[in-house]
This record gives sequence, C-alpha cells and structure tokens, in this order.
Amino acid sequence: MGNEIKITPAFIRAVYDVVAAIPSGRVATYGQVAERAGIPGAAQEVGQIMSRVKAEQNLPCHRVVNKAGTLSPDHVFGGQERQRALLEKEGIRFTGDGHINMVRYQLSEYEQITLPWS
DNA sequence: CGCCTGACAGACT
DNA sequence: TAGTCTGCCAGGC
Repeated sequence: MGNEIKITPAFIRAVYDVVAAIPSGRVATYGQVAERAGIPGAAQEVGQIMSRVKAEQNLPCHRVVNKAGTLSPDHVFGGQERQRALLEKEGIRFTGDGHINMVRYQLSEYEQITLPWS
C-alpha cells in the first residue's frame, strides 16, 4: 500500500492552498508542504509544481525552502538576493552564512495553519 | 525502453 | 551544522 505520487490537478490545488496559507514571517519545507497537501514524500514533486507557478497566481513561493534553510537556485526569483529580500521584508533574519535559521522560522509540524478567512 | 537531472530529504558520519 | 550517500519519482531525451 502506498501513496502514489501523482501530480494530479487535485494535488496541485492542495499544494497551492497549503502554500497560500503559510503565514508571513514563517517558512515551510517542501516536505512539509507535500505532507500537508496529502502526499508525504512528494517533496520533489512540490518543487516541480513550484517551478511552474506563475507570478499572476500570487503565491508566496518564496516561503517554501529546503530543509537546510538554503534558498532556491539563482535561476528562480530572479536570483537568491531577491528571494532573500522578500523574506527579510517579512521579518526573517538570515545567518552569516546566508541561510535561514530554520529552528526559529520553520512552521512547526503541530502548528495548525490559520487560514486568512478563518 | 534506459539514462540523466532536479526549487528534495533521511540516515550516518 | 555540514558533507556524503542513498532513496525517491516525474520528466525530458
């Protein structure tokens, strides 16, 4: 038995919802997003979905980072500096090495995301 | 079909 | 915390 990892429209929508619900000033890992979207282990697929998100969709993709707290490659967000600027603007501080202090800003596994409309 | 790559992650060191 | 290796799966060729 297992969770088939398929990038279905339903999964994509679920990912959008989860990402949209990440509070400003917090970050979530790809794995967390996958889990909350209903398919644990689909972290890489979430990344794939993120890579296809268009700016018009207005999703806070910059709040999704890898578990090490390092930013996305230079070819996205118009450079890491841009993504970093977006996050710092929300109050997230970086270490001297240029990565996020995940212990401090990562959304906790047990923390319920509070949706804007609830 | 196989082979390689990737906005990833867990286990170990 | 950082490297390294391995597992994972979708997609492109």
